[in-house]
Amino acid sequence: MLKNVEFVDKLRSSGLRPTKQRLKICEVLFNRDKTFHFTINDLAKNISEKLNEKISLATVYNTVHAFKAKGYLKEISINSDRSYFDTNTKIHHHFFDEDTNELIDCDDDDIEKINVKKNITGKKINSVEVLIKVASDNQNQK
Amino acid sequence: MLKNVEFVDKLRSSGLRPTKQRLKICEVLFNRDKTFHFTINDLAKNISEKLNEKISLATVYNTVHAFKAKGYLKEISINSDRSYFDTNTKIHHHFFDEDTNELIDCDDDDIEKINVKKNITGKKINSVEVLIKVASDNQNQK
DNA sequence: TCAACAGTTTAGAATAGTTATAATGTAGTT
DNA sequence: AACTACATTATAACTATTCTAAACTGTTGA
Ligand SMILES: [Mn+2]
Ligand SMILES: [Mn+2]
Ligand SMILES: [Zn+2]
Ligand SMILES: [Zn+2]
Repeated sequence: MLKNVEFVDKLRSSGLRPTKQRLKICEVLFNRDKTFHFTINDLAKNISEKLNEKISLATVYNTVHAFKAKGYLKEISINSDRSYFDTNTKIHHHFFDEDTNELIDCDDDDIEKINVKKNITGKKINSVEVLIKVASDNQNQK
Repeated sequence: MLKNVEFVDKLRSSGLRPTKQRLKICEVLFNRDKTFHFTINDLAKNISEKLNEKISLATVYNTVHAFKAKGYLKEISINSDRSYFDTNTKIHHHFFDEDTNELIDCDDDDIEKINVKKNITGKKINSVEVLIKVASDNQNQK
């Protein structure tokens, strides 16, 4: 739950000018209790419909990429036809609901620490993340 | 290492007509010792360059999707801008080399069995897969 | 054997998410 | 206020993928 002034600082301290558009996007993304997942389309719709603001789609893309580059967002690929972004930038696991296409964060203590026994020579491990695909329990699971 | 006749049977038994194009694609994909990962583009290039055959790109897409629907291929999303396919259709884990964009299968016994303690009500778990991102060990890791 | 039909291939058009362009606008600095 | 670098914008371009509809082919059964 940050205030506008804090976003201004945050942006400036990472070398990004605190423009109206970026501050508005900060509000939408970071002025919340919980982290969440979104697509660029979700975000653009959210801004134009609910907030009645006009931010160019190009700016939404630019901003999301800038925030990702600064480590304020993380990109997640579950489905090749659209990119998901995550305001939770830590390494963490997900449930993916195949019925609704919804991503759900998995608490660290919901999965025991993963022990990777193999390693690739000359390479270091940057992340180990689990994806758990779930779907409706009843008969008609596609 | 299947022979042509076996592919004919395999296709027919899954309700797919054994056409020249499908048989050629079967050869490329399944006539090997090891499973592997590819993109549609890789596959199309492979066919046109190395095998000097002319299969329409639309047919390559159609066939890969048909094979996926029949369970002969699995789609993997690591990167939102292109889809990877896997001739290993079992549930399994991957290393992803961020330097080369290469996917590497992880043997089952390289990772201890994953214990998921949480579950989503009304949903059943279809798969639990781990993605391990690796990159060059030295100074310049982007 | 062969006509008929459903399934398949194909080139090319269409689509959709994303990125590039280049003109206009704005924040920060002097 | 003037300058400059950075940012926004509309729109064009790009690219992976899907769609279309016409031509072709495998299969069936008379
Ligand atoms: Mn794309
Ligand atoms: Mn696309
Ligand atoms: Zn998440
Ligand atoms: Zn694999």
